[in-house]
Amino acid sequence: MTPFSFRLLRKDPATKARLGLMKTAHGLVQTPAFMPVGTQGTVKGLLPETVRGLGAQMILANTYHLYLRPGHRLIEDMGGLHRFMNWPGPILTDSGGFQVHSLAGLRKISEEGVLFQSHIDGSRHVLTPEKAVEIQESLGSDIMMCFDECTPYPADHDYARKSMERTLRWAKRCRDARKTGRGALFGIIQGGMYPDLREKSVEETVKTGFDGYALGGLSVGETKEDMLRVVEIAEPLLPDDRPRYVMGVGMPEDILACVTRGIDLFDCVLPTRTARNGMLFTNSGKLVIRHAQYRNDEGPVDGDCDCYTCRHYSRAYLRHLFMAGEILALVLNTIHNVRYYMRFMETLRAAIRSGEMAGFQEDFKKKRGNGDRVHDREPL
RNA sequence: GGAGGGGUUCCCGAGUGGCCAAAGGGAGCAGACUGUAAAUCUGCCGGCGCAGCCUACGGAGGUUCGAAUCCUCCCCCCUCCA
Repeated sequence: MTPFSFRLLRKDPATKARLGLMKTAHGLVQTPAFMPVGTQGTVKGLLPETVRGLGAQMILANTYHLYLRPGHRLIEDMGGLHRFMNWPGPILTDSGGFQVHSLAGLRKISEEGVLFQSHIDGSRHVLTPEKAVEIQESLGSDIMMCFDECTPYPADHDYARKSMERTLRWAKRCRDARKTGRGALFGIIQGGMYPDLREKSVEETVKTGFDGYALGGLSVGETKEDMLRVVEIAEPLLPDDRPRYVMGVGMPEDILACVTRGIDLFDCVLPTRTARNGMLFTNSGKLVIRHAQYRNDEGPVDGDCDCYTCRHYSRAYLRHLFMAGEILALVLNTIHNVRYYMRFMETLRAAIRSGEMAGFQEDFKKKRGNGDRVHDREPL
């Protein structure tokens, strides 16, 4: 009854990269795909039609934040999140599991759920698996995420195991809590950096049965090596016919590395947040627009880029706007970065379609120095 | 002409005998950012041969063991009176 399906269209002959098509209640998503993050019901700084125009197929919104403000009931009364925010396309909602991690100082975990103290006004709220599903259904989410605990890093084996097992129990509760059947539901695999825990988490989560599977608890401070190791452990155990989503990843090279390891879906605040902080992605690495060297640079941010910002504005002007604290700087930077990511994903899909993923990977490595197993904090 | 206030490191501005290369802003220069408590956060911000030295608080001189801080003269700015 869920208007959700995933079709695997093609597998790359040389790598594990997959080309797929996801069908949701609000439209199609070609995978591998990257979702810009719109936590509070907006991709910060951009009009929805701009987001769409940049090539975004699906965006991510957040259960915890929208529950606190303005409240999921209000959004439901206003016709659901799609209508409320004027985004007609697919929306995936994160469950609040990440806030268990990012707001660690403001919450308390129990078997029942998580007691949060609002970062907005200090009021207390309990998020349970059932509540998280209820909120997401009420928002009208196309893909809901199970309520989990994004395991901190580092975590010892004992903690990671307990956390993972609890997430497993919560996953079952989430599955059983669905009422409308309109949104798809993805399970989330945890287990820290421990192979045995990750394996168990995948097996049990798959056994529970979801429309798609996500790897959580990554890009929380671990090394790239650890991150990819976890992907390599989990991926072979995941069913071929369901989308695989690595949550919170990441830098373009991380996405590439995950795609060649069989991952279909990504989200990350990096393109939008760093844009607002003055960092721009380019084919030759990162560009910090406030740097003095761009003071009178007439060139575009990235000569290879087809975005509105690169077609119309010089680095000098963008630097000026940023240094002057102008809102337009944030908008233009965000347009560029989101377009950079979207085009990157388009290129990846094209490479898989034509069976040239391996070659693409090589070119990317050459261009970046070492595109795959990069060190931490490598420039792009 | 008279009375008062003031001149501090790129800018604003605190400091009124030693704890002062001098608070705090700003500007500037870098770094970070990975299921967004983020248009945020962090660092640097006189020079050098750098556990020390040199140059610096309008200028010149003086008092003092020691002066951005006290005294004298000079220059400049502001306010009020004539």
